[in-house]
Amino acid sequence: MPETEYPKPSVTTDIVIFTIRDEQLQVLLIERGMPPFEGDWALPGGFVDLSEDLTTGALRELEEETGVRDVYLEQLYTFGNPDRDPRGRVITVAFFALIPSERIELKASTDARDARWFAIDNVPALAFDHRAILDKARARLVAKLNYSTVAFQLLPERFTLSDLQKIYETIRGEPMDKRNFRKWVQSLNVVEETAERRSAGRQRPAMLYRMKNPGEVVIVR
Amino acid sequence: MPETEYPKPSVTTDIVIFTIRDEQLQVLLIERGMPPFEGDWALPGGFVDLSEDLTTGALRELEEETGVRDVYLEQLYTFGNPDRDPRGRVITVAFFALIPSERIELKASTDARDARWFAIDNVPALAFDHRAILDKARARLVAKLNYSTVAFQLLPERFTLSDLQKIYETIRGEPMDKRNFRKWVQSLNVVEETAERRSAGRQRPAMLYRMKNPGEVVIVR
DNA sequence: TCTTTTAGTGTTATTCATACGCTAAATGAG
DNA sequence: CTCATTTAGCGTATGAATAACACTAAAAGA
Repeated sequence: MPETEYPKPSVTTDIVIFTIRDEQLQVLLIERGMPPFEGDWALPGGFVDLSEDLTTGALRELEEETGVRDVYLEQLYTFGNPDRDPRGRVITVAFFALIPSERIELKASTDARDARWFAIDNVPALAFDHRAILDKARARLVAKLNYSTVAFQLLPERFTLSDLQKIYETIRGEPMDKRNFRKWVQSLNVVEETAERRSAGRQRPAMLYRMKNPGEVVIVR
Repeated sequence: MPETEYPKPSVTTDIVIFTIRDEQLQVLLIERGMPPFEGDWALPGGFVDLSEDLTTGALRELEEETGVRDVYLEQLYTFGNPDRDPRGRVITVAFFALIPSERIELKASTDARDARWFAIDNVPALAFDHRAILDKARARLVAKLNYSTVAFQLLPERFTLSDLQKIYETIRGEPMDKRNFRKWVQSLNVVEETAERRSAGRQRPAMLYRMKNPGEVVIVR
């Protein structure tokens, strides 16, 4: 049976792009400029190019929307409910991405549509099943905090240990013990001191660190 | 932009079906009856029906191949390398399933093609990128042993704690301490004693247990 | 110089994971 | 019938990882 015997679904990729802004976990949404769900907010995404790997396509979308390259991107889940899209059968391969706060100024530069960051707890109603996708991405992120260094991908190149702790507290929504956190980070052996310190206002300046292997995410425990 | 502007890939589901037979972790493979890769072994799977959810489709495939229903099924990963299929662009949503050893007699009853169980360490060369899919499924299974009760899905309805331990040892490929294992299982609070014991040969009979909630997989630790 | 603010550091208690050896109950052999 | 063999079933002690907890240091601004 040749493949052409089978009707084909459309296939898209959608990306949940997280960052930390204003001490909040935020997500990038696009205002839809056409039906269905015209005027609603949605996750950035698009149809897969037939010559392109899924991950490559997602990276391309990501760069189109945010202007950034070389960010953390992970396949999340594939959503294929037959009536998730009123236009017909559309299967979407969802990804999630983490962008360091420093690199988000370039957002939506190449695209005419309205794109905005929303605090995760203040997201409007979303098109399609994008709320379910977002929820799943958030759950995955929270779960991974416990056993990997993914969250380090939200850091700028130079950072203090307090910066890093604040990221964890922001995503978890609860404070952590400073001494235990610092001991844990040091034990991972993935960051190193730089020669610099950061003076931010009228307080003791903090040591700046950098990652030993910036793109690397390690599984721990 | 209507969806019809975009060329569509074909979409399939493939399933890595695991069981324990002869104290080995085994996987069900199908001999391909047509090109490409005619005569090679491959994972069971098929094109997605446009009216069917991905998981539902995978369950249908699973029942067609093995005759079993109500088994553990989990979406694994979506493979979309543009040249993974010589016929053109075919994206596959891969699943993995766990079937209790007792229920596998019915295998391949409804399908004319040759279907066989292979020990995981004795799998022949596979069609397409199915070797990569299989490897990923196995890695996922091994990882989940540590923090969930998935492996309990390989048990018959009544089982001894030694049966369960043997499953863990078979998948991990290394022995475990009997007392610690039993303490761990008891602490999970997901199994209960039955009134029966099993006498198997010339040794002390073992207490038979059952799961409190047979289909349930809990995340632990 | 004094107040405010964040940075930075060790020790103890608790919890969890690991290591380890003997008795019990059945069967089959002699 | 008793003895040997085989698997079932159980508790404690040690080490490792995690969690709780409070003060001093350095800078800036008043």
